[in-house]
Parts: sequence; C-alpha cells; structure tokens
Amino acid sequence: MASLTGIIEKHIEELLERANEESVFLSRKDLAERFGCVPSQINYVIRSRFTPERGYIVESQRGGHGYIRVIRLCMDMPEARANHIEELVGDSVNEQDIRRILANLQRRKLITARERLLIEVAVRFQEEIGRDLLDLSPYKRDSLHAELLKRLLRSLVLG
Amino acid sequence: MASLTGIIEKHIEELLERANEESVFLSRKDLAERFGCVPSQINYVIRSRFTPERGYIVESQRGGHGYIRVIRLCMDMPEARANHIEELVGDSVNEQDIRRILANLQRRKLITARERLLIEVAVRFQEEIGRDLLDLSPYKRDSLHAELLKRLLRSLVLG
DNA sequence: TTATTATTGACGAATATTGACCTTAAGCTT
DNA sequence: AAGCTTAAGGTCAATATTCGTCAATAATAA
Repeated sequence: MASLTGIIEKHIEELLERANEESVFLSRKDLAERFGCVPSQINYVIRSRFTPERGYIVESQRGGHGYIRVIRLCMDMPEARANHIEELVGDSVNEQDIRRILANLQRRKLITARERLLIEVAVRFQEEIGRDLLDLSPYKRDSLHAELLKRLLRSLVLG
Repeated sequence: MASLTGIIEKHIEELLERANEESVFLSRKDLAERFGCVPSQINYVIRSRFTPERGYIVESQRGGHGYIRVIRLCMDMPEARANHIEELVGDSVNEQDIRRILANLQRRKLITARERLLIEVAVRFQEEIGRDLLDLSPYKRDSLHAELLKRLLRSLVLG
C-alpha cells in the first residue's frame, strides 16, 4: 500500500494520534503541496477514507482562512466488538430482532437511550419506505435493515 | 481559526456569556475600532454568524444612540425546538444542508457528536439506496432526506 | 477483460475583507 | 414645527483566498 491516497490517509491519522485531540484542521492547499499532488486528491482521500461509516465527521470551509476539519469519534473501542456486531446482526434481521439487539446494547451501556431511539426511528422509516413506497419483498426489507443496522453500529464502535 | 471574523464572533459570544443575559447591545463603530477593521465587517460577522439558524435574532437602530442588539434564543421548550426543526429542514434538503444543520445543532448542544454521526450514516445509506438501487430522482431523494431527518430530530428533540 | 479505485485538472462556489455610497434617528437652531 | 447637522448603522460590489465537483484518464484488482 504505497499509494498516494494511503500515504496521505496515514498522515492524517497520525496527526490525529499525535495531537491526541478529537480533531485536526487541515489546509487542503498545504497538504497537496506537501505530497506533490493536486488539491482535489485531498478531497478523494477524505471522501473515501474519512467517512461517517468509519467513525469520522468532516467539516470544511472555503474562502479566506478556509480549512478541512477531520473529527474522529470513539477512539478506544475494542475490535472484538466490531466482529461481534457482524455476528449479531447477520445478513437479515427483522424489527423484533433489532429491538432486542438494541435493548441489549443499551443495557450494556454501549449506546445511550437517545442513540437507540435514533436507530429505531431510522430503521422504521426505512421499513415504511420499503413497504409502502417501493413495494419491496419482506426478505429484501430485512436485508436492508441488516445492512443499515450494521453501518450504524459500526460507525459508533469502530474508530 | 485566526480569522478576523472568527475573533469578533468569539468576542460577541463571550459578551453574551459574561453578561449572562439574553442579549447584548453593541456599537458597530466601537467594535470596528477595537478590532481595527471597517465597520461593515461587523455586519458581515452578524450576518454570517448570528443567524436564526444558529439560534440568534438581531435588532438594530441607526442614527444617534444607534446600536446592534444580539439576542440569544433559548429554546428550552420542546415545542419551540420542534417548530424550529420543521422550519430548518423544510420539505427538501440536500446533503450539504444536512451537514450544516447537524453542525449547528451540535454547536448548540442539542445533539451529541455520536448522534450526529448516526444521523449522517442513516442519511447516507438512504441516499445510496435511493440512488443506486432504486434510481430515484435527486428531488425525490432530497424529499426523503427531509422526511427522515425530521423524524430523527423530532425523536430526539421532543424528549 | 472487466470492474473498481486512484490521479489529474478545468471550472465553479463559498467565505472573508474592504471601501464607497446610502439611509435613519436624535438633537439643535431658527 | 421645520430644517439642518451630526452620528449612527446598512447595502452592495470588487477582490482575494480557499475548498468542492465532475469528468476524463490511468492504474490496479478480480
């Protein structure tokens, strides 16, 4: 993995580590100069590597004093939990399973009541759309549930 | 964040804090002198930072004894917050607007970073499904985003 | 070979700063 | 009371500085 993208990705991760902060402010122009690439390469790295699904939030501002800010959440979650989630959820879950899983996670204090609420609302909305608007089969809907649930939980649990 | 605008913004926020009042009266001329800038810079700070979207309203008066008054809205009633959400989101929002709204809500401590992350992931998933799997039009997708976002935020904010 | 991922560059959009010119209100002066 | 003066604040356009998007192309993986 000696791709430019990989190198820049590592660099940003290192900045996050080294600063021991929750976030870093980057200058797109400076980064591009430093790594001898076009500025839009930085956008590519951000878009492909520092996604919400991987536990990052990115803010940016154009114009004078512009910046790209990368925020990293959940810095210290054991990897074991990630695998656990895959197992737990599998490829298909119905809403009852989901509620059971969420109740469990909340009881173990891995998610808050509000986070659980968000996840339930998101899943229910998806169910509603899939059923009423798109006429998807029950199996298809449960597959989508599984995928959504995994993404949501991974974003919280992985760093 | 060493921009003039940022510095002035912080100063005004601090005045609000320190006064522990709901509002502060500013003198545009004095502020401009203090920070060594043209008076219209103050207008820019007000227009771009102390917006209703961020929970402020501003009154002003010209002429002798003129002033700029910055009022911080406190939205402690669930009712008020809910209405605010409706307005903010409307019937259609693109992902860029969503990110702005979420950043503002987090700044105002109405949601946490993790909650923001969950919402971003849910919206992105919906976008992905709508685009790649269901081939929905951009407008339809933005409508669905608005509906999803409103439901998610209402679930949090009504509590 | 085909599909995915990475790289590049042209063009566009947003933000910050400044200054010239406009509008409004209060207090005098007549 | 009307008009003038002075002291605010408002608007708008020009400019500079960043970042973002999109599509074409190249490289790599399946």
